[in-house]
Amino acid sequence: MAKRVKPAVLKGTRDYLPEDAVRREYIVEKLRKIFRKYGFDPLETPAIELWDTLGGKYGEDAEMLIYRFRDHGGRDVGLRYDLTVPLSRVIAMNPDIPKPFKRYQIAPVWRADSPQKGRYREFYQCDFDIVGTTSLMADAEIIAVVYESLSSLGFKKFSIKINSRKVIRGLIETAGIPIEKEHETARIIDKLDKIGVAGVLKELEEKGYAPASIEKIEEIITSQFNSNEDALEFGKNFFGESGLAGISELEELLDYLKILGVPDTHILVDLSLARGLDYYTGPIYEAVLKDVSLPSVSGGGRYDGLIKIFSGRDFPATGGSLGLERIYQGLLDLDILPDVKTHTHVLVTVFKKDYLKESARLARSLREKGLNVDLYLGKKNLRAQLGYANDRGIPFAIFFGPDEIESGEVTLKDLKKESQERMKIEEAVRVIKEAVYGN
RNA sequence: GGGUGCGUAGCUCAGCUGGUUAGAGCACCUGACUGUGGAUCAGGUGGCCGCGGGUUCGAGUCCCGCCGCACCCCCCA
Repeated sequence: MAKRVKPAVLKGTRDYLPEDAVRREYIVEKLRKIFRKYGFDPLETPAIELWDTLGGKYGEDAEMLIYRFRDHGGRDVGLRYDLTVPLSRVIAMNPDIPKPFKRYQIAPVWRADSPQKGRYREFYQCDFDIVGTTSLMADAEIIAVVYESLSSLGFKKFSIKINSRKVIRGLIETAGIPIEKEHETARIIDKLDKIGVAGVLKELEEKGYAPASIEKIEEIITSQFNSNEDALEFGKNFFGESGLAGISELEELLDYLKILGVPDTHILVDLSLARGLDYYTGPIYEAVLKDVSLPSVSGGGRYDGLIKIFSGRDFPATGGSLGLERIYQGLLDLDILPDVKTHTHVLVTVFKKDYLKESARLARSLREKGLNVDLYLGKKNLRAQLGYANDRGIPFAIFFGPDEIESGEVTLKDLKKESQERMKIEEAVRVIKEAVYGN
């Protein structure tokens, strides 16, 4: 006798039961459509990579979160931490692929950090990147994809914060802060929304920043901007040379975003936005939803130096990623998830045990006509069969008893409208299709 | 790594100031109901009360430790 095993999943991972999985698929299908609409094609890569591929790309903090182990042959390997580094490896291994190269990849990644709301050890990234061009129009397209994705899923209030790594560089140069403190400085300033001006200044003091540096930073975080243009204007008078390069990048980017139809209301120039990963070099962005308590649902930016590590050749690149779980959670919290629980269109009921074959023939013919059909396989009466359809959220049920068989018709019941009607099979198919696919 | 909270049936939970054989709803199984919605009725399966120790005549209940989970900080999708 086998000992009973306590059923459990690893911390930070979860099962998605059909009700959830159906809605996750709904989100993924929407995103896929948009990626394709912008000219991206799919790419698939292994979940496991050699350690040499993963190591040394993300920065010290992030690298500690990579799942790393030895395989049965003693090879040093790890689970992918994101989809950007594997893409970079693919480009290096296939340098002749036509460029600019646009690809999307919707796949799980793994991070060994501590889970909480909207944060898992295994989660799906919906990643889209453009390799082989320095054009800022590419960055603009990435952001346009983010905007269109969130909008089409039904989010109304969100903002896409944009900045450039060059602006961050300019900030620390202007404030006379050593370059190795670039990340730390950006991170502290980034907390402005949470801890306020006083909080930021206090933390800078505690970390031992020079008074002159703190003064410079105070100048930027106390400035109120009424528009993105204001922010850029401020930047022009504030930053040194490399900061100015970043400012002009942002100007060009804003211009392109207008052309691509991304409304200014959803774009926020945030001169303190930093982003954690080491590989970013130019414009960076992060998208946050309003009215919900969730971390950012999307992030990305330009990483012109990353592919060179693998190939020795320069390949400029930019891209972004949407977090499936966080998008799902956001839709859930805002209560704007579509009301679907199943892909099944119709339940073919079984009038009586003797009628199973008749119902099965009907199910087959409905399936051939393109419907998703569940033939009732239990042994309960009609009442219970309707209860089953109801529980599963199947929108239609068909009755196929002696009366219908005799007249060559079916009785179609609309579970939502609570109405039913006798009709020809073809008519039933038409009614169901109209209801589930729209006009 | 730091902080807060919670662990009782498959799920959601009740169990008052420690006191008999451990409770409900849902789910599941059996039966009744033979053309219509989350049913009703009758019965049933199912619990090392997270684990270990302590206090006590007596612990699901009080104390300590451990483990697990959720959330927050940090960081991130």
